Amino acid sequence: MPRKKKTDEDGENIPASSSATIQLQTMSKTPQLVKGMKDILPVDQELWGHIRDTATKIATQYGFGRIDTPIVESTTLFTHSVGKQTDIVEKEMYTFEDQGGDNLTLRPEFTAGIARAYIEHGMLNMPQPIKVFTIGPLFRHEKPQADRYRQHHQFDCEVIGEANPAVDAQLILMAFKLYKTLSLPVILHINSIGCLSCRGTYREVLAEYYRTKRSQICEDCKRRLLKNPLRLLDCKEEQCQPIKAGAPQIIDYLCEECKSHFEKVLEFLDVLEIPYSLNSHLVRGFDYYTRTVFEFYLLQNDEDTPSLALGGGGRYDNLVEVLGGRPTPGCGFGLGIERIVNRLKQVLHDGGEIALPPHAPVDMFLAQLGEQAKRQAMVLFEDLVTEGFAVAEGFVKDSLKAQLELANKLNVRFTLILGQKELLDGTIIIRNMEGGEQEVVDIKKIIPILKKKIESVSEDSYLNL
RNA sequence: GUGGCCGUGGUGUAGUGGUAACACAGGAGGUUGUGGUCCUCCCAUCGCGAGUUCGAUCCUCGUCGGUCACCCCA
Repeated sequence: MPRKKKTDEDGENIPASSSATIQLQTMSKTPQLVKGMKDILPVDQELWGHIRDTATKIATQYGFGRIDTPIVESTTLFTHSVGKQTDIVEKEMYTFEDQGGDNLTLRPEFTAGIARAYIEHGMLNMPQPIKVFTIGPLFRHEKPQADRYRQHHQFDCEVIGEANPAVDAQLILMAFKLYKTLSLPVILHINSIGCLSCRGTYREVLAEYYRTKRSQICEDCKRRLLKNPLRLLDCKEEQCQPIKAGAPQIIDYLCEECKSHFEKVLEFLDVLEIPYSLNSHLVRGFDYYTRTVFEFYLLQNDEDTPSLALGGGGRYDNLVEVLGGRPTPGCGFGLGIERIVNRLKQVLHDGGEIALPPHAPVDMFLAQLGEQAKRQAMVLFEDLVTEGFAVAEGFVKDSLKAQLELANKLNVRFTLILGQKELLDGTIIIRNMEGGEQEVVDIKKIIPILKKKIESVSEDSYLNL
């Protein structure tokens, strides 16, 4: 294809044409992918589809129905649920004012939108709990790097309207099962951050403890101490580690109900044989979490490089109420699909194998020669497709050579050749691509003949197994 | 948002202060009736902009992008 000549100044200096020809306005800069965004190309769709299918299957098995909420929500939905002090709301939201003056935000997470839908559609009047899942894009304006994008996708499950610890455990089981089905070894990190009252008590104790060590902690932690003491436990600074290690643990400050809830969750996990690691430093970045919080990490065989979480979630017993609904408990998780995709790609890169469902092969190629034959072939192609054959064509090519080349690349078993001569005789050629032998058959009988051929082939391969 | 490293065609790599080599992929063709081999040809002004210079893809700065670490998360 000839390269278009670039015009100066985006074509602004092109003299007005005397004819009525429309002038192309060539862009001086080729548009680029917006920072932090990623195209999901056809080559990757098989992997993506596999993950989506597996996730959907598991969700369905556990009685979850799909929900799709809009990507755009009111900004206040997130500021009130996720919390104004959180990193996400403070600096990572794609927020804008639309033409009508509404303050909107591209969803940075799923739970708030789903809780909104729960309230708005009066789902409290349906049998509780409501169990829903979704898969879709989320937006966070972070500094992009590997495994971290500004638009990423999550598989998300939520159970709203039930406080029983069995829910927490079953959600964790589902996530665990998905990773397991995809052959990704993961370790669960779990903690309980209690309810509003016991967390409040703990926060005081923790802050008190840190205040005595103030001179020894890093600058960030001094800030955290004032703004959000729980985040102190998240610090990875070297100098803070010993202080962190000696810090009071929230487990010891849980109220009776919260403690019992957490114990029951762990008992379920034991019975279900889900490997977990109690992580008293796990807090998570959303304000709405209560009681159970958890994250999944890839189980590394070498040194446990604290990689990025593959997924996470927790309980949010106050969220619905905060958003103006009746007091309603809830629990859920989100798993990053890109992170799963990247792990699986790594497995493939390292020479491993991933059991992808076999993709349907193309059975045959329909080649034509000559204008008349091409017209007839287009009709025949429709018949073949309607009959359910996986058939490819090369109507944009005129030479038989080019078409056979295509057929070869597609790895088809047969190529049907319809030329002028066959058209006149009312026949068609079936070429076996493996050996190259050809037979001329009556075009009227082509469909039953092909059916027989395809059948016998699939029987053969069945026997070979 | 802060700091380090990086930026040559679709991909993976060469290379030099005087306008770029190789492999693969892709396209066209080797006289519109036959594929997987072979042959020929085509496909990059070296991310973008500015500066230094007689002249820069190679030097400097900026910018954009990628990547890694921090932050935090999926």
